[in-house]
Formats: sequence, C-alpha cells, structure tokens
Amino acid sequence: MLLNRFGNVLVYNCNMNNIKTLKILYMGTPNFSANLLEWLILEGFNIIGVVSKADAFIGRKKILTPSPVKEVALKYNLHVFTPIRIRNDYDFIVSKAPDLILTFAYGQIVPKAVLEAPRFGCLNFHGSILPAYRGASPIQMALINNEKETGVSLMEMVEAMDAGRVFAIEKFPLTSQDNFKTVSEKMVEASKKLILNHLLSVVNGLNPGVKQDESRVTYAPILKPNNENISLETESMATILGKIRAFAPDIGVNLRYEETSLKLYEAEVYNNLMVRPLGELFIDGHFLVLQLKDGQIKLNFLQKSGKNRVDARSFINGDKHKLPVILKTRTLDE
RNA sequence: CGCGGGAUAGAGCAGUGGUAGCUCGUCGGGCCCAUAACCCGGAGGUCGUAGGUUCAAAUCCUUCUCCCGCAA
Repeated sequence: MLLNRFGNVLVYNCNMNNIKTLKILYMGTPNFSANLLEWLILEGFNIIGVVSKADAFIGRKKILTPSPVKEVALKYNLHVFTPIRIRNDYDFIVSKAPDLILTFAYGQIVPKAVLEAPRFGCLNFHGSILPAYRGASPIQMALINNEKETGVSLMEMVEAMDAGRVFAIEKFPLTSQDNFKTVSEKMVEASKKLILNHLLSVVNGLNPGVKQDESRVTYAPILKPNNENISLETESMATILGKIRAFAPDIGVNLRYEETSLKLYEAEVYNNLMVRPLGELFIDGHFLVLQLKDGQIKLNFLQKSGKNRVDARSFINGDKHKLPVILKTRTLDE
C-alpha cells in the first residue's frame, strides 16, 4: 500500500470532483483573498469554514468593519472565525476537522497545532516567486524593486514564515502599468490556475514539492506608514516610481507641499535631466513635473491633504500661481 | 467626544462686511497643413444646510449634513 507524505493512502484515480468533496477550511483577509474565496465557492469546492482577521476599527469614525474575506463568508452563510491571536485561539479550526486548509494572505503566523489539524495538510498561496520575498508585503516589494516578473507560489505551510516546500509557481510579467491593485488581481488569477492545475497532484501526493534554496531567501517586511513617505534625497527615480505603483491606486506616497502633505498616486518617467533644484514641482508644457535626484517624473494623479484626488490638469488649474514650488521629504513627526 | 483641513459655475481654486472672480472645460464663431496653439463671443453660481448679528454677510456667530488628510 502506497502512502502519501501525509500518511494517507494514495488515490491515483482521484480527480477534481473528489477534490471538491474534501472539507476545506479557508484562511484569508484582504480584498483579493476574498475574490479567491468567492471563486472557490462558486466552483463548487466544499468550504466548511473560514478564518480571517478580527474586525478592525476603520477610518476617522472608527467603524468596526469586517474583513473582505469575512464579508464573503457571511454572504454565503459560511462559518467564520476571527481570532485575535490564532497562536492561542484555534479550537474552532480543530473542531471543524478539515481535510485541507487553504491560506491566501491571512496575516498571522499559524501555530503547529493548526498545521497538523487537516489530514491533507495546509497549503498557502504566497504572492511571490519563492524563495524571494517571504513575508507580509511580497506584492509591494516586487513593485518597489521593479521586478520584471512575479507570481504565486503554491506551498506547504510550516511553522517558519513562508519557508515550506514549494509545489508549483505560477509566474506572470510585471509592466510599468501595474500597481498594487492590478498585481493583486493577477495574483488571484494565478492562484486559480494553481488550484486547477496542481491542487490534485499535491493532495494525492504525486507532487512532493521542492525545498526552498535557503541561500537565496529574501524578505518582504510588513509595511508601516513611514514606508509611504518617499525620500527625495536618497531614493532613485526607479525606486520612487516603484513605490508609487506599490501604493497605488488607493494609498499613495507622501511628500511635503508647503505646510501640508501631497500624495502621489500615479507618475511616469519624464526624462533623465537634473537641471532643476531637487524636489521642484513645475509645469512643463501641459505636464506637471517633479525633479528627482536622477531624473524628472511626470505626475498624473495627486492629492493635497484635505482635498480630493485630482488629475494633473486640475491641479495645475488651481495651483498654477504657486508653481514652481519646492517639495520636501515628509517625515513621520509632522 | 483622538488631531486637523474643507464645502463658491461641469473641474480645480481665489475672494475675512459694500454689485461674485481666476484658470480649465463647455457652447457658438474665426484662423491654420496642423495643435491639450491662438483670436472673438456666449451660457453656466439663490457661495453645502438652518438660524442669528448688521443698513448690508461667501465673509462674523451658532446648528446640522457631507467630503478629505493624519493618527490608531
């Protein structure tokens, strides 16, 4: 009798219909993870429960808001569990007795007891080409570093963060048009392909996976508000453009404009000239241009503190009398 | 009550007591090989809501609603 790596009898005639009978517990939190969950549900996978981050107080009014994944779970009347600290609080998962756990951007380290709960193990969809960018911000880091391609790694969950065996990687190219939102959506599509093409072979044990090359590991640390500030003095045009894309279209990156802050949401290379004072925002023809230390970028969408987001044309209409002006690096204590 | 900014024409803004403005867009006309170019002309606002002070309020006081930045 042949056993797979989980000690279960190998079932070579297992097919996708069998996979859909497995009791799957889904773990995830953000919007793009919710999209994958909904797809799984609509595809007919047997989702028996959902784990997500706890509701958070969002915005100025501190409205207690459920995560997008929780919202989808509730929409389909699935059982949802939102532990504050999953490290200590996981009875829900064990009691559900799942056959398989699928995780996509959950947001907490999963303890050993949970990893051992399902008989077919815990699989994670990680948004990078492992072993690159282990950690919390793989999508953003790939954009900030102007990677030519990224992807989703279907991997085994282990106690160490993102360190398990990799079963398959679905890659896709990154273009200068990509931002966090577009890449997130591509991550979802890549994950769907991994499920359709590789989940079967992973579950039935035919795909043993490969260990990650520890010598090539890089990390994508959790992002903090200070990461949304860009440094005119130290960061190159490529890095700044990458950062803008990593935080677009919803968050933006910050500079200081007079006594307030200015967010940049979309920009592109203008030229490689260094003929203006560093940080000068000026009008060239019909374009709004910012001088960086190694070139100039054309700003397309931006927002002053307290104001709505506007395109460059509207910004010029209102503020042309103030231009040119020197923008400064914004620091946290402001 | 976490801190702060804001609401004026379709858009972005100026205007702190005395007839409502600028840039852009839009509409009509002109010009040109051509233009997010230029010229001429027009339309479009009861200045977020409700009340108060005043001879007079976009402007000063108060109420409410909505929007946004920061911090969590």
